[in-house]
Amino acid sequence: MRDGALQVLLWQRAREPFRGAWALPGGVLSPGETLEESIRRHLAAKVDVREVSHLEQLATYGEPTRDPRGWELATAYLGLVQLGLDPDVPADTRWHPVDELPPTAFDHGAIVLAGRKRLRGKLSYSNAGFALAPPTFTLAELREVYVAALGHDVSATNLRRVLERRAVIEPTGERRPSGRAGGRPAEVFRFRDAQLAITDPFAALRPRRR
Amino acid sequence: MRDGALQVLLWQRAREPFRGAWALPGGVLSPGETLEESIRRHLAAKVDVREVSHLEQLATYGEPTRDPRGWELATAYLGLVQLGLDPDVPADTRWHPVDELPPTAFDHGAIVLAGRKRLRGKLSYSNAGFALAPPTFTLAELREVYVAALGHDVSATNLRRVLERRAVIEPTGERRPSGRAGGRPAEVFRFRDAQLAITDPFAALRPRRR
DNA sequence: GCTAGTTTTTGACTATGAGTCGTAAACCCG
DNA sequence: CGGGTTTACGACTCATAGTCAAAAACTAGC
Repeated sequence: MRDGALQVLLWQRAREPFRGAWALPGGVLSPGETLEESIRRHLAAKVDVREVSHLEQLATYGEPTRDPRGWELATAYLGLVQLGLDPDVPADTRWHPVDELPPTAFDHGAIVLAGRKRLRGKLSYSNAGFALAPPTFTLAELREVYVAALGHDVSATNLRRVLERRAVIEPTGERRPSGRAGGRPAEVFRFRDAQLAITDPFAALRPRRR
Repeated sequence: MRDGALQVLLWQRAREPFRGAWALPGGVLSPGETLEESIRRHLAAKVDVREVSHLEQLATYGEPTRDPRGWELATAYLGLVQLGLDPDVPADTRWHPVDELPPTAFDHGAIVLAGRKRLRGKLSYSNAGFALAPPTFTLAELREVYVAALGHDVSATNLRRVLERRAVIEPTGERRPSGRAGGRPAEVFRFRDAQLAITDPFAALRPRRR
């Protein structure tokens, strides 16, 4: 989350193929390594991995033509960084709004869109917001996160009621004066869990009484 | 769907490692092959692939210890076969209820459970039922499919209203005398789409009016 | 042909979650 | 101390889902 938009960290290729195009961080698997270990290792070269609050496997891409140099498989992961963190990144990397991607290398454009889709789904039926929002936040701030990630307007009233009813967020008891000009100070909230948890949003045909 | 239970096709290993244990159909990727092409090719050795009504990627497993012979990655797919089809299968393969798995080879037990989980989710927020139910069916039949796949009771009244409201199923106009003893003949339904479609079940914070 | 039994369909009712809107509360600033 | 601003809260409405019971439509037996 940067400048009110969902952004993705890409680095610009200096060599062919796709010289000048932007690619996702990643690299080849080392022998004996878990997929997740490998992702974290390659990510560590670009950004402080401790700042990645959530990491989950997205999909494996195996089109024989996806790399012009030859046949290569890639397993993509979705990693999330909380709003407010500003990790140091190397000179050849930049954050790009997911909705305005520059020319991308390989099939990385499609992968980014798949990540956005996954994120949008999870925001609706899980507490995935914890991985995007700062540790504590006001409802107005959380609303901005949801607006940027979901791509449509979100009512703060509704957001509060829904997330509080599902026991996803809770008030900390603190208050924080509103940012710009005056106004009633906002309540400060936090997410209850710092781990992904499905909220079982709708019972979906499950009988209510036993 | 067999005998009122969700079942999975496994074959019994004749050689070490895991001799005698049951494994998912599959095999190694051939050069130049798409992942899905490869899955279909290996599947074709066990079952008529045309009878697989839906196929989707599940996840990639890369634990270095998952195969005692050495380091090997596996990308698992979830494939569904409609109720009523009874494909010929080789002598060393058998259908097993997903809830009572025999000893499994490698991490295939975990993969099967992941597939069941994925299926249960999709049944709730998509028209995935088309891939399990026969082309036309009565509500009582569809209910049995959902009961077996979801693992809990489902009200036929509710199922009809929910799926009709979401425009997932529609009546064909036909009627079919009920199976066993008398009773009012049941209406015959079909799924509207034969392709997976998300039904966007709950608006999830999306404003209603524009 | 009538009646009892079965199965499916239908509608009324209720519960719950979600969206809208207006108003009250709590602050800043001049 | 009043105007402007932001947040919080409550009342209302709407949509979807679950429960229940009664009606409908058939078979089978007498």
